[in-house]
Amino acid sequence: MTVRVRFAPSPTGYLHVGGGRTALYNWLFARHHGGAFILRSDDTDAQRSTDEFRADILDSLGWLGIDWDEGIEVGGSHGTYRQSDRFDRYREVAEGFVASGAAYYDAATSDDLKLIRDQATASGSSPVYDGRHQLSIEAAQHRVAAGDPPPIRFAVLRPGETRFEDAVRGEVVFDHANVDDFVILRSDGSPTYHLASTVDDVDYAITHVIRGEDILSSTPKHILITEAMGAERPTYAHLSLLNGPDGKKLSKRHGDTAIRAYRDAGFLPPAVVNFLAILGWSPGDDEEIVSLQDMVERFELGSVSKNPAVFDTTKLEWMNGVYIRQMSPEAFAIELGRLVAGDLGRELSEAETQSLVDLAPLVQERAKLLTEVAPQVRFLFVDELEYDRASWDKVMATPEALAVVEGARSALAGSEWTHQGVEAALRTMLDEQGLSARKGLQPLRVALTGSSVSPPLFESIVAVGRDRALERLAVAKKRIG
RNA sequence: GGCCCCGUCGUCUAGCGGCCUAGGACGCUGGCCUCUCAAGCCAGUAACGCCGGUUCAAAUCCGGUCGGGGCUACCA
Repeated sequence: MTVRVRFAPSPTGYLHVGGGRTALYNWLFARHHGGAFILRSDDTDAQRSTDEFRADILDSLGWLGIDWDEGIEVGGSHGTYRQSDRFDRYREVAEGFVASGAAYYDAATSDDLKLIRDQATASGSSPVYDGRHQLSIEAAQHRVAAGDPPPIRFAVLRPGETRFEDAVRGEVVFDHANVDDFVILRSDGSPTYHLASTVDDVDYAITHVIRGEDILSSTPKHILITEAMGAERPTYAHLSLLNGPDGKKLSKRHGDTAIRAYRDAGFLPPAVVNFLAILGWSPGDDEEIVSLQDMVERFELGSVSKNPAVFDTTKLEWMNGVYIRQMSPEAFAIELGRLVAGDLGRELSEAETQSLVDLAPLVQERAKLLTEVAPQVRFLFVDELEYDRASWDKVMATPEALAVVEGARSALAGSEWTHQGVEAALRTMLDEQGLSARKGLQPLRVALTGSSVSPPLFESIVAVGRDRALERLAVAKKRIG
């Protein structure tokens, strides 16, 4: 039997990191087994589903590099893969259940339900609706004719129990005394999640349902529906949820949870993928930087951890730096050029591009985020330098600042304009003044780049060019004096 | 309240009864390198929630307890 898994987000929000991880694990599982990964849109909630979210989910998956073999956009042999297009099918199944006695039309009002809940709470038992207000077919037809159609509920057999072997959690048992007769078709004729999702899993021949732990308690309902359809149940695997640093369920409160926020913040897709993969799954050895190919080879549901993970981006930032350093110098230079152009709001000239390419490797080995990189080389492309206030105050107030800036002007005026030439000229000047490089170079760094933190100085000076370098030293001297 | 899941360093995890004086990674601290910041290298810091039981032996098995999370909708 070939493996078929699906990721079935509902477009009621941006694709968040938890959803991204679920998608990734499904994808990894499918690729590992040479099976099919299917992308479905669980959009039965017409009120909250939007096109913006539909687009974001597609964009974010694409950005992560997760592709799918069947599903929305790419098609396949199961229709549109959008639940909103399959309401007739769900109704057909629900009505079939009524005919076979597996489900019934129900007349319970919200007051009836509330009473049952209150009584259950008071007596310390489970708040379970048991079908005491179910309608006969005739009575239901009357209500339909009267324009007040009743919902259809699934009749859970009690006493009874549903047990299954969860691929990550092991055996899980639910006593039917705690599973109530749930609505499968709403009074407006639309299916609930339980029905639509399960019917799709059966119709699309899904073999493994890998999803968040938040649906673990709904699983008996899904198994019951599956069996009522006369189908074989899939293997279920419930992934633990992601928590915020305070241990509570991850939410907006904890900062960015949308995948797109990480793209915007300057993270690389492979870094995010690697981080998400490691968050709750262990590749088996002590190495945490894992290539996609290795992930596919080693991924198993058995090595997915059961306990919830805190989504802490500290390690992600480190990992992103690793991936940035892993880029080829050429690829990084191109990316840097793009970022700088965006930062400046204009295209770069050929000469500018060349100086950027020269400096790019030095920026690359320092970067953690793509977004921090353009500001670091901005000094190369502006006519007038903006000085970082704290840097200036700290460095230019020192006694050696003025002397060094002046000394550098004459030293650089006659030096050979290469890294070695500039370095030799400045070191000689420093020697003459009896200053260490450590102290003597900082004023020059601020004078030439505007900040006490910059790419290595000699290379930066060369990239700035002699005329501008001398001009900046003159400006700095004036400012000091 | 009821049901279900989970509980190893601050964080992510390895560990499947003896190899555990509990390993790795990130972070943090210190050092080396050094023109700043990074990177790199080296060292250090720090955990089996608690109580019982089983066993010659328990982080590993069992029970309880405490703690956290999820579900408890005609949301998904």
